Amino acid sequence: MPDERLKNLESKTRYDHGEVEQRIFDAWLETGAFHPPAEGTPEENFSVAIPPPNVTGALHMGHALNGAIQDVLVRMRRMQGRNALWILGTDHAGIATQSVVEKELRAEGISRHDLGREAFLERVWEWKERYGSRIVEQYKRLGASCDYERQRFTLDEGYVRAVHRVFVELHRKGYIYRDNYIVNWDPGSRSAISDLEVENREVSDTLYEIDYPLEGSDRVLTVATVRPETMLADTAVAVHPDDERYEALVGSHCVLPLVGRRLPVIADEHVDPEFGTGALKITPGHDPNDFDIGRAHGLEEITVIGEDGRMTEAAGEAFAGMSVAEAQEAVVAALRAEGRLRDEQPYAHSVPFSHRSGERIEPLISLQWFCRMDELAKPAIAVVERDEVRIVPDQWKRVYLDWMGKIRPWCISRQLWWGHRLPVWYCDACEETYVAEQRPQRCGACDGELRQEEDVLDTWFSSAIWPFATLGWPDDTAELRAFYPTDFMTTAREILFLWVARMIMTGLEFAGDVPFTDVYVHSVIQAPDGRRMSKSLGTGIDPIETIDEHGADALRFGLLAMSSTQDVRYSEPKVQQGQDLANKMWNASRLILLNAADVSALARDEEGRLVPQLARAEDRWILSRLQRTIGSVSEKLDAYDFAHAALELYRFFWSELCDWYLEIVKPRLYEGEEGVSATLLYTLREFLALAHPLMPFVTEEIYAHLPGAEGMLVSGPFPAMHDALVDDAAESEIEAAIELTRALRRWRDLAGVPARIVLQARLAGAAEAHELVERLARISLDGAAGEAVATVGPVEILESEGVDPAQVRERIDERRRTLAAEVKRAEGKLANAGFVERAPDEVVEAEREKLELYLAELAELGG
RNA sequence: GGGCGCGUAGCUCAGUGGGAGAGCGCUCGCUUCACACGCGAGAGGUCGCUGGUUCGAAACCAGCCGCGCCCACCA
Repeated sequence: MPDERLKNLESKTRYDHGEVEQRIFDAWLETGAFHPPAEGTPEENFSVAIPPPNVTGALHMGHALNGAIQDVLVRMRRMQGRNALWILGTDHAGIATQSVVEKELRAEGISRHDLGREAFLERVWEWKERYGSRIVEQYKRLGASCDYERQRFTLDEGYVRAVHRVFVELHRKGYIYRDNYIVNWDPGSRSAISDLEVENREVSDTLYEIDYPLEGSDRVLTVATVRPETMLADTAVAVHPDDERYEALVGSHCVLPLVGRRLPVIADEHVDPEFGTGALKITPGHDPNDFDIGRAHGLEEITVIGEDGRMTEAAGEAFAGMSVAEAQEAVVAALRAEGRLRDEQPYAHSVPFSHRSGERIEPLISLQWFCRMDELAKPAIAVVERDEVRIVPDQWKRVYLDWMGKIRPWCISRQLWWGHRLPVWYCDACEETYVAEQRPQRCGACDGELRQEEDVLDTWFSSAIWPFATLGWPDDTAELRAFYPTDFMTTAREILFLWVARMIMTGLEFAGDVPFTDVYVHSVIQAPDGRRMSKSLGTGIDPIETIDEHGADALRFGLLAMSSTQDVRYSEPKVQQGQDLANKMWNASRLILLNAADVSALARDEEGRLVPQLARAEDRWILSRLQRTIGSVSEKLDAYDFAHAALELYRFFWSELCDWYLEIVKPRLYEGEEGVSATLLYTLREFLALAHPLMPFVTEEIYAHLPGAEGMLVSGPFPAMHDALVDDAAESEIEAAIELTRALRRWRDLAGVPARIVLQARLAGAAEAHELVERLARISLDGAAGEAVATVGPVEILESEGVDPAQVRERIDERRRTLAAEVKRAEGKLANAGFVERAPDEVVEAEREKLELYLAELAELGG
């Protein structure tokens, strides 16, 4: 008899995710399961640090997949009894956040400079307090089992201390230094950016050839350039040392048109004699390549383009104040007027753009802070080589190692206001520089006033210490002792260098161990048409809308099922498949729960689970299939193969449990048989627990309706495979019955037998579990005498109502043709001496058996 | 320029040496007392092309064609 708790199941034929999810999530929070105590050792515990989303951000499909993957693992380990911590927090995201607030200001008609630094930062903090938690709320919608009570922010008080400690230590060790160096200048954000924030795009430019007259001669040296405006800052012309055409000219000078400066002709290996004229104009102030050549040859560094992207005074009266584009036009016109322009032709090449602002990078020499990476990289290379940090799939291991092997200094200063201001102070009186965790009172040398560095750190500098800074480093905290190193990190490949590599370096340097032991590189979810999913392209799909429509479980299932290590196109049908599965689980559970007999008197194991009953072959079969599913899903999750784990759960539940087992046992269930009730409830409970990490809401909701259910699924236990329940004999028996049922159904359908008709037939040979075949194929095996019109396996079908002899003949002929083809194929194979001699015995034997079966069936059909 | 990856059913993708698979879509039949977000049955593929290795190749090797991504200082 259904008790009160089950009443509401009777009429609800749809699983209503909207009604369930918020309620279940609140119940989880209340259990405290997401907030583990800082006890035990990192080996016993399981911890994951979330890739901290930007405070400006809203959840996108990348977050949703990334979050679903982490949540699956964290939930599974938690259910397996590990003390599991999923560290949550947000990133201050320097440029992104500053831009949002500046945009707000612009709408009010003011700039950040009108406000001043202090007032502006107050505005940003206000903004952060108001909107910064939006993405965290969205992670809750996804069902993410993060520790919401231990949230960190990369600019919170303790985190700032950690950043300062790291900066000061790296400086003390000589890795951090200040230098005038060519940087990627982003005129959009008016800041330097790192190499990794630059993206190259293919651009159509014009390649100009310009004649530089040689001093004391009427000959010219022709150089090729796509940026004629930078010639104003040329300080040399270079040729290849082995280039015979120019051998004699090395050491002489030419005269820079428009400017008149004497330029030495130098020899350098970087010049490609094949390109253009083989002579390269050298502009150390505005080209990274030329900068290196310039430093190698001790050339003068002239700057003609300012940080605002306009020509400076040094460009000369004629050009000062122009934009770069205007200057290019003007320079070309002037050269043409002087007859120095030899040639111009269209030229396609790749050009750096700012990943932040989208503007074309202007290489400039600028006084910036850098961090030398080569020493830090060494141990970070070693731990990956030794698989102390495993990168999955392992093709990324090589990509990582290649990049780390040629790592270059990192420009860490940014000309922004929002971020970690460098812990550096200057004394203007005596030019002393102080690098310290705390602001020194006064200059130690001259007692002068100190002025703090204006620049802030690259956002990734603070992200780089995320796994240990979030646990309270540099203090020796209980969290750090219990949860560091973490176990798992997952990202799309785009931040492998930007973030993952840097965490490994700082983890080893400061926390004394790797930050995590496994890195899993997951899919990039593309738009359905294969383009990038992005708001600006209009190709974005909002996960929150998808959750509203299909449910969080459906989205999680869909993303996990479509994901792999390749890029994949977003496929809404996969999400629908997840929703369908949730609904199927709901309805199958209704069937079971509303019809199960009272099992309160039956035996339970020490964890409160019903002991399954092995009464019949089908019971042993489903329990055996369940064990194999538990084994295979666990194995796949352990190997981060989420797509196959999801599809395996789907297949077991839908095909084996619903399509076959439930249909087979319905009569026993309706009769109120205790044994089958116990087996069903056991199987359902185990399945719900197995599926819970992937589809937490629907499984938890159903679990609450299970008779005798205690606690919540979220707290486990996670099913383990019981070898004792694996039963090969039961599996082959039921599978044979299933195959026979399907063959009979196929025959019926093709022979045009209406669904209503119960076919009369008799058993000619042995058939396992033939009662279930009778019912599921709508056939009666009681028929005694009479002419058989057809044979399907061991079943002889008799003439009965609805059997159309013509269609039957057609069906038999078709089957005969299929069999004949198979016989021919098998005989051909077995006639091949090479096959029989060289193929493994079991393969040959299997082929022989198949041939015998075909021949036997063919004989039954009358040749 | 270097590297990585992809090309399998109409669509999105599994399958990595022994008879081509899933979901969706399509066709036919079912108002079967859990579910029409359902049930049963079916159609549909020279596995990009060419050669090679092998008794046997969608899978392994080579070349070619097409597509994508990452890295890179040839102006």
